[in-house]
Amino acid sequence: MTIRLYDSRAQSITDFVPLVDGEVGLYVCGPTVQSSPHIGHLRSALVYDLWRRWFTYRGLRVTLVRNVTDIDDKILNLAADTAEEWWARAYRYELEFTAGYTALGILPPTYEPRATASVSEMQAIVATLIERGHAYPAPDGSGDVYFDTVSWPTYGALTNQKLDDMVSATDADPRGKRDPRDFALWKGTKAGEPESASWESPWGPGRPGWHIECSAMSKRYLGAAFDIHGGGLDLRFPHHENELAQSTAAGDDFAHHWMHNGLVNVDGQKMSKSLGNSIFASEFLAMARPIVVRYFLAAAHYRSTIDYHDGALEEAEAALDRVEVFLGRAGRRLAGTRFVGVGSRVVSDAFAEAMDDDLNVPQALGALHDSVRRGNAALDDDDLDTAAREWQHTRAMVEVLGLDPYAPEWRGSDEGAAHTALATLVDKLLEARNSARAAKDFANADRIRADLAAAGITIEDSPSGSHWSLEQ
RNA sequence: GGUGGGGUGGCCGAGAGGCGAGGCACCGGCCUGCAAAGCCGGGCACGCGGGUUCAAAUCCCGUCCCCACCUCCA
Repeated sequence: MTIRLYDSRAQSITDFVPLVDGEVGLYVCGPTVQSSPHIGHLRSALVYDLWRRWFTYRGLRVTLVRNVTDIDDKILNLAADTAEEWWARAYRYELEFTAGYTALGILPPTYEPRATASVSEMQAIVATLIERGHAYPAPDGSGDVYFDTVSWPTYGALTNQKLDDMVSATDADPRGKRDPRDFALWKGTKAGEPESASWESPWGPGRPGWHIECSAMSKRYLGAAFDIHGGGLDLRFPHHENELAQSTAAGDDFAHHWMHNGLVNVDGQKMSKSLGNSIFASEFLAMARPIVVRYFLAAAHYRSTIDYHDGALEEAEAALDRVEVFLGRAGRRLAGTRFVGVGSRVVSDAFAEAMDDDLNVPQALGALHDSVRRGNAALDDDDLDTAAREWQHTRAMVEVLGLDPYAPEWRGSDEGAAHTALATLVDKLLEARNSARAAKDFANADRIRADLAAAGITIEDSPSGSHWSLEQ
């Protein structure tokens, strides 16, 4: 088995060969914690969670590093307008991101470094770049240090752009730049900026530029050469291009593969503050059960754009329900039989093949639903041997996708005293209904079913008894 | 202007030369006292115009349209 992935620098699918046999080092650009997370942020984190889970299922030891950018112009500016300290603001939003990830069943990364904790590592890279002639302190006394793009012949390699074709930023402040395309590695502290956001450096007090942090943190935790660098498609340029330039110009191998996840649109449009169409994580998670939200965000291929529109979550809910109903049905039927030990808890071959092929989750979901259908058909035929095999496959698949409805992270209101009380009452009503049915008193039997339905409880009759479930 | 990604049945969404992935919705049938759930079957999809081929949604040429990035952004 070989896992294949689309390398966005090579612009082609390649076999993934780890630098160290049996291990994967994966660095992912996390958010700038300046405001509340939206569904795009959730999607991005989810994509790498799925990669990580699949690598792990395939026996690789994954080191996943996802940074938190907790120092940046935006954070400083936004905090300056309020009484809140910039670091308090950053941390407050960091907690919101964590809450969103947790709610979606996204596993914590191996480590989640904050930019502010690696300033000296950043300075070391800046110093190397100056030494090698690829960076220069601005001559205007600002304390800024810029990367010299013209000095680096392969600048533009990641996004396949030529320096000459680039439209130079119209709103960029040229300050002490030699060339408008040069970017800041270090920003000198300006008047009025908080002292807490200022670090001593050989070039004067200041703070890091945006791109340098990822070069420093990936090196610190994964090494000068590591397997995969991931992030949102919108980060390819300039962020990742700049990271690549500064790390390689400083003499590091840097990432061997680049991976970019697609963005999330709303009704065909990019989410943006001016349009006011952003869907925030907290709102989105309130629109459906979190596991349904996860299914929705995971169901499209990780490289394609997801377009959220009304009804999308309902569709995801229906699709996931089908899987859940099978798991419940099969579990009840197989319990206590000798078939419960039949088969092994591994994914189906079709599923594995799809996942190996650049994490083709949509196709893998096709395989999942195939197992569900075959399992249901076997249960209809009372072929418990086949049913048990498909049940095990389904459990394994749902588990790698982080969509196991019985996993602890999705457990919520269906436990506790209230649920026990409800179960007792419903069971009593079902008993009454079944005696009515036995006596062919269908009027009463149907009235009980209607009463339960009005309370949001659905009844399913089967040869082995009646099962009830709460509409979610 | 430059660099990428797209246009697939009512909807979502894979596939990338040859049996119509899968899901949702809909229609028929089986099952059921009736339902629900499930199963079986159904609608003959690939932006458009050419071409290559025994065979094209998939390859080639042309053409139209959409989106993203080049400025902070997952």
